[in-house]
Amino acid sequence: MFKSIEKQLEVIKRGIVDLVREEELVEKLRRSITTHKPLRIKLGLDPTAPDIHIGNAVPIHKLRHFQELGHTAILIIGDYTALVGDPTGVNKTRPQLTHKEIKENTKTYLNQLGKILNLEKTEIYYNSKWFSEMKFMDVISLAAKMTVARMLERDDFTKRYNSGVPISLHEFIYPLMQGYDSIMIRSDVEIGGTDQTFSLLVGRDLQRDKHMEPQVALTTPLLEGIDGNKKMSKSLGNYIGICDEPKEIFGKAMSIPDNLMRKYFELATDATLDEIDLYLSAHPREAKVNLGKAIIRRYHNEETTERVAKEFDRIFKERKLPDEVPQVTLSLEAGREQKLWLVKLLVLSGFAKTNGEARRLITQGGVSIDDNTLTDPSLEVEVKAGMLLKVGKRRFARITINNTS
RNA sequence: GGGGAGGUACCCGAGUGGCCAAAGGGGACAGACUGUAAAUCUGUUGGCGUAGCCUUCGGAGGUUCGAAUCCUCCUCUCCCCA
Repeated sequence: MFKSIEKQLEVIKRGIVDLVREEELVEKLRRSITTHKPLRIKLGLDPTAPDIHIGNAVPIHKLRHFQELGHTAILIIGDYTALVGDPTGVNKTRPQLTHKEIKENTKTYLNQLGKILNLEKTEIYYNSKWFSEMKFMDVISLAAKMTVARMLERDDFTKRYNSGVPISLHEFIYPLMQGYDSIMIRSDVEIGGTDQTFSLLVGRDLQRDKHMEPQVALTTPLLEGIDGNKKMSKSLGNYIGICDEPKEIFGKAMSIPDNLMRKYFELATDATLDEIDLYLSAHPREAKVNLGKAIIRRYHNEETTERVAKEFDRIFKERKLPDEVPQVTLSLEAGREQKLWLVKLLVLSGFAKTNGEARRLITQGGVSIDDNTLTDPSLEVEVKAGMLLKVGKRRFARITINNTS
């Protein structure tokens, strides 16, 4: 029922950074084959940002690989750890979430996870199940397993400490909690981004302490955001969400820096390494088109994928209009001469938040109506149904009018 | 418990009585060039129908013709000593 160790390793090791330790994994695989028992593969999720993007989807896809190999995928919804807030990779204390927020986030999360995992075959645990029942004494004994020196070894803490950014005591508890999860669900392997390395290793220590066989720590690379600079994250707005509109995904993919293409191919698409080499040997723009398609293909069907790519060409290569221009409906008094201050028009149609912003866009030549660029911020325009408003290079709206009497 | 240093716009950070809607950088937005890439150049970046006015510099009071800047109290953070 299981594939050979070699075949499994090939899948498992695709696109990862580290495996601690590989020998132990081989041993676990061997045992699972002879005993016909699947391995228990753990992935912890922090229900803080309810939108999954192709960056934090990387470890989820890795979990899926294990699932496809016949192992047991286990999701830990960190509803209790979210009360702490993962200190990893951030240079400040995360806000603690309320129960209500966590509940809502979790719901959205599970919906999205279904796009990647087979949830019917996935064990899902909420870690509040065990943490909410702990006594203070239990917390103390857990905390006793960790030393301050060891905590401070962590890069992010060291940096914060040295630069005088506050570290709250409870943040030290986070990795311990994550490790404790591993004990509770008896994980054989835990998957996490490289920023999770420390926590994954703590899990090993805690399991050993309980005389369990330590889990294997598997780390996946962190994906840079579409700005090509910082780690992809929702709060930085540099992400491609797996629930984004396909055309959004494509557009965002087209705007990533060239040197990131290989990484995106490897981590965010199902393309084989050979296919990737082939794609990348073409002109960078062609390569990127294929990248955009490949990302969409993971979450949408082929027809959608092709349609989106064609539409993109029409807009940006041939400089024509998209198939569907968003409609903006304005309410105007019927029967009057329908003139509207251009600045107001931009605000009303949602292209600018304030009059000042609208003025700026106009002055800088970013606004056109029916292909005529308008640069006078004091201009009154006659509003006609069906006229085309364009702001910047990529924002369009077709005006419709709703007459009020 | 004692001593010291701080909190400035989306972020970092200068400014220590009027020339301050507040330097500089980053980011973001717009324009040029392009492949919605990178690099580069230009402009904008509190609000207001904008040569003017209104509200901002942790919070609340106060001094002053005038306060981000001086004083008092409060609050949050960092560092050192114990």
